[in-house]
Amino acid sequence: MGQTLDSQFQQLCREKQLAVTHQRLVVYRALMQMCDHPSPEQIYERVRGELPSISLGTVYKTLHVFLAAGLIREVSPHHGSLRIEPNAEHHCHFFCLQCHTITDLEPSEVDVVPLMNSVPENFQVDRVSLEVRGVCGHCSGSFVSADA
Amino acid sequence: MGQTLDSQFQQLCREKQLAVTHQRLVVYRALMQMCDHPSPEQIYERVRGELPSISLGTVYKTLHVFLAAGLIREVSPHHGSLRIEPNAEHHCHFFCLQCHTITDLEPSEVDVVPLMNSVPENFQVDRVSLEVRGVCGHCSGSFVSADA
DNA sequence: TTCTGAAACAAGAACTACTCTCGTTTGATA
DNA sequence: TATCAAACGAGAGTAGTTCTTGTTTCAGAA
Ligand SMILES: [Mn+2]
Ligand SMILES: [Mn+2]
Ligand SMILES: [Zn+2]
Ligand SMILES: [Zn+2]
Repeated sequence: MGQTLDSQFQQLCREKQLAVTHQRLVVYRALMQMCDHPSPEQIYERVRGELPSISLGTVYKTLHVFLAAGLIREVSPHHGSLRIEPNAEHHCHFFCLQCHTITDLEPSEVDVVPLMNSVPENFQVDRVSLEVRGVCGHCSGSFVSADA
Repeated sequence: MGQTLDSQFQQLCREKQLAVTHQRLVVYRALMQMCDHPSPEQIYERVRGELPSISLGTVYKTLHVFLAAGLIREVSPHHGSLRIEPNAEHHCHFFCLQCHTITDLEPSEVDVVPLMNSVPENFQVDRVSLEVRGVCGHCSGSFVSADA
């Protein structure tokens, strides 16, 4: 089982042109065995059990390499800082992955009842959040003319 | 204009049982004039133009007071720390506002086409993110029995 | 298999965003 | 106007993350 996971990782590294290092393999194995949504610190703690000499910096760097290669995803938009919404109107947002600006979207009619029904009954819902992530017009180098 | 904003703020403070301090008034005016989604640091910079002696700590504290009172909202969920998603399956998440755990939700059929259509044409969409925020079963003190 | 240069590594300093502590000032109530 | 709890400013402290530097390791060439 561990063998197939290891060879699967080596295959992935060949595809993505990544060097297969011992540290990356151990981090990958740990990630594939963690069933929740771990923080870098939690991954570091787990990996240290198997490889006590690994540094936290290497864990961060490895995670960024894996994210860039698409081996894993991040679940937290991770803007790094609190952002305030002074506008009380109900609206959705577009988050630019490059410049981190947040753009208001025009109101749209999305039926979120199926999503609400997927929440366990003993959970208390505060609100549903719909957002779109991508690259904004400014960062993608294209602009709409004022009358478009 | 400034007068009505000031008296509106005093009204809000009376309703929410908040002391009306000069610092809070200046922060409130700044917020209501900022049309994007400012960070605490940006708010601090702006407010310092009018009130150079204000401290960054006061800006943070004031924002938390305003958030708790519902005068403003925050637009960035989970800006605290990076969280990894090792699970490649498509699914949505529940974010607990108290313990910050992230729970996978059962797949549900939500039609996001109207939301996609609200994105300006020169923006590049990476992905749409649907999530629910609230209090998880553990934090709300209720548990479902195993056979519920 | 051995050699070699580039990439990855560990250690720890540095940095950013945020919170806490404490002595002083201020605003709401009497 | 007097009182005192609440709010403030200054700055130390903390958590999460990135950067720097010298050493080690990996992948391709010999
Ligand atoms: Mn907005
Ligand atoms: Mn998940
Ligand atoms: Zn952008
Ligand atoms: Zn919780």
